[in-house]
Amino acid sequence: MRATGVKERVDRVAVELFAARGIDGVSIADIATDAGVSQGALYRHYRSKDELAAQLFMTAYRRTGAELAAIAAGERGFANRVGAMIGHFCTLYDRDPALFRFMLLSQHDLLPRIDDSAAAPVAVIETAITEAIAAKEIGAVDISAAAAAVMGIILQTALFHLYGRLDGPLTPRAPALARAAIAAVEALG
Amino acid sequence: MRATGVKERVDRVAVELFAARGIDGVSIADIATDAGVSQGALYRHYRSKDELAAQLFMTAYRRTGAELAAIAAGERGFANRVGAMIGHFCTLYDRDPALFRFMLLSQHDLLPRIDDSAAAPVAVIETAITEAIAAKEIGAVDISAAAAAVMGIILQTALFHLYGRLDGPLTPRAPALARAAIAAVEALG
Amino acid sequence: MRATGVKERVDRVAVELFAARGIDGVSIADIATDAGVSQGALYRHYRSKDELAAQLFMTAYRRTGAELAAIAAGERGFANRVGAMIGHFCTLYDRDPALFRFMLLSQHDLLPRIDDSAAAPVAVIETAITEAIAAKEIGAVDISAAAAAVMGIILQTALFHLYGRLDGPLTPRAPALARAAIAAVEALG
Amino acid sequence: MRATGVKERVDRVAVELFAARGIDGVSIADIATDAGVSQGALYRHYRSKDELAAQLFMTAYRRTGAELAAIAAGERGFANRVGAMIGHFCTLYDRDPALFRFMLLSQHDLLPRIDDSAAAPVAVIETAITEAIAAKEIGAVDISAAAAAVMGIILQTALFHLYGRLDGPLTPRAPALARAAIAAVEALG
DNA sequence: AATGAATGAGTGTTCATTCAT
DNA sequence: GATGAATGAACACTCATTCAT
Repeated sequence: MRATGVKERVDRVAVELFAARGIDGVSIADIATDAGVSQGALYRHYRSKDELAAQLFMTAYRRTGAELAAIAAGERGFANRVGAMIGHFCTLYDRDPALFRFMLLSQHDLLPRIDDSAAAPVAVIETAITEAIAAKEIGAVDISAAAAAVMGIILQTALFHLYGRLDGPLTPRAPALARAAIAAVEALG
Repeated sequence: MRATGVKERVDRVAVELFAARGIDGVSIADIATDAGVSQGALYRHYRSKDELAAQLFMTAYRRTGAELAAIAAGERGFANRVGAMIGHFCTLYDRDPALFRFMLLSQHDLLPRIDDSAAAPVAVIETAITEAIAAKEIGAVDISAAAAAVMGIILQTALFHLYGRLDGPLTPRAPALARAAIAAVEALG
Repeated sequence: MRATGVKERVDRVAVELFAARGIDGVSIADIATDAGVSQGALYRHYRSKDELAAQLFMTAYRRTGAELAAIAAGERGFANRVGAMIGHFCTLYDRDPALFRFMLLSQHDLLPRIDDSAAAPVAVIETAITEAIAAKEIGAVDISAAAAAVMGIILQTALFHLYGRLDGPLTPRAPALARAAIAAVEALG
Repeated sequence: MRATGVKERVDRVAVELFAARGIDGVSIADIATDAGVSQGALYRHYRSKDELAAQLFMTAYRRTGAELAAIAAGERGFANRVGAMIGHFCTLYDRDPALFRFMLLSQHDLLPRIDDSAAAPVAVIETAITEAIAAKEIGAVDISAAAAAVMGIILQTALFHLYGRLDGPLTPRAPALARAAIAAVEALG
């Protein structure tokens, strides 16, 4: 059988399988079978399984970073920015939980390879915090510690949802999460 | 080679290697070599590599849960309990970052196997929140969402430390983290 | 990409790559890329990689045999014939060392397939020896053994040149090689 | 089935298969099957197929060089030395034609890796020629060219035997080959 | 006629597990 | 009881060949 749109199908299937079983838990044969293509066809688009995983991760990671940066740039005031960013995280999760889970699972393996740290989501959050301090919207805090709190609140919430501890879409929770994140940052000072 | 304390050496080495390279990145040969035992000897203590990893994880997971439960039981008031629990997390991290990292990395693979969810750290935190609501120390909140915020703040902070975004021991940060966690929970309501 | 002289380019590139890395060390993709044609286009001229290699080898092998036969026919006397043939070998080597190397490397794989042994260079040499014996120019010798000596002297010299043990063009060495070959044949008797 | 003497069987089978079909023409599966061991067992003795081939080649190559050196050292006079060395080559061929063929086939791939050129058979022959010139037993000749002639005569003879152009053991031919080699060297001057 | 994406059998290699010693 | 060689089922990857466009 001759197949078409190989890359799209492979990308989708790979994210889904990687999210479900981890990168090491998925073989090239698994991906090829689920995508309905031969194993060899996969290597026309990616030089190795490693590159496939890294590519998928980096693309999503950088896109998320860029989207967050655009969102932050479009808002005035710390509260609005955090609210918008957390809202975006919730949207991303609701739209594609598999991709979100893939990124959460794989960050430990794949993040160390990314040098371009300016494009990282965490950098956008740190920038927002830095500017809020400069504008005296919040007191002085350890920037990274504050970013950890913000990210921890949203990511662990997503994780709880993945594990079935929380139900329903995340987006309706965004306002509460944003309030919690802001309160946490202020309390850290 | 002396066979004394084989299990202890294997356990220690396995945690360290699993933390550094992930479970799939470590072979039985690696563990046996580093522990100074034969591969065969390893199977005297664990039926499989899987069981080794699961055993290590579950032991640490349940011990942590039990310790948190004891600590929570020894404190009165929500703030004191959260402070004590977060202090304990920081102590665990500072005492054995490899074990902490192993648990963070492996939870996605190994947590689903644990049925005994009563012994989980998260259950202790949920109980503390439930009791705080019952005692009207805090307003009504989604218990799991609040627990997610508390765990997210401490775990993501630990992760930032592992990635080099934060320096120094975590214990001195415990009070600030506790304030942040409590503020986050209150803001969630 | 211009499709003019596809076969010529493919043939040239294939000889060069086969000589440098061996037949198994060269992929169809390598040849197609270096020749500036698509992989599919290659199959318009050769049914398989095997046939490509065999065709290249046989063509050169038979042409060499024919040239040697013509040269031998144009000379009178054993010494003159051997001298002319060895001179021709040296010319072939100097003109196209890659082709020579390809033939030396591939003979073990490809010679067994050639049935038409009358056209072989070795047959021409054997004929020259046979006729020299008949004309009583040299004493009786084992024809094949004598041909082995003659070919061994020229081919091993070429090999030494390929390996960098000998420098400069081979042609100036032809007279000495011819003397050596004749002396060897006579001494064999 | 648990097997024993794995390395010996693997070595023997590998030489035989490599000689018959070339290194690239033989798979690890072929070797393992013929040796009656699992593929994995092979990797306990050799880190890779490459290392297996290189090891087999280098061992035989160096041993041959050492034997030739010992033989040359035990003889006085160029003629005696060449005679003894060529006799040894014939013995090696008769004793183990597969090993001889393996070495002839693989030299192009594997020789370039050997740095220790002092131990090479060719070096021993060159030394013998150098000393013969110094002792004025023969006239001045290009050492390498002379060595090429000597090796060409014996190796091409062996090759002709492998291809069925010559019959019977090689050892009885040794004296004639030695005379031819010496005559060739002298004629080169 | 030419392209190059897709195929699928085959490759070398790894590794958790077993078991004779 | 302890060892480590042997197993065998994976695995990621390559490549000659085919064929829809």
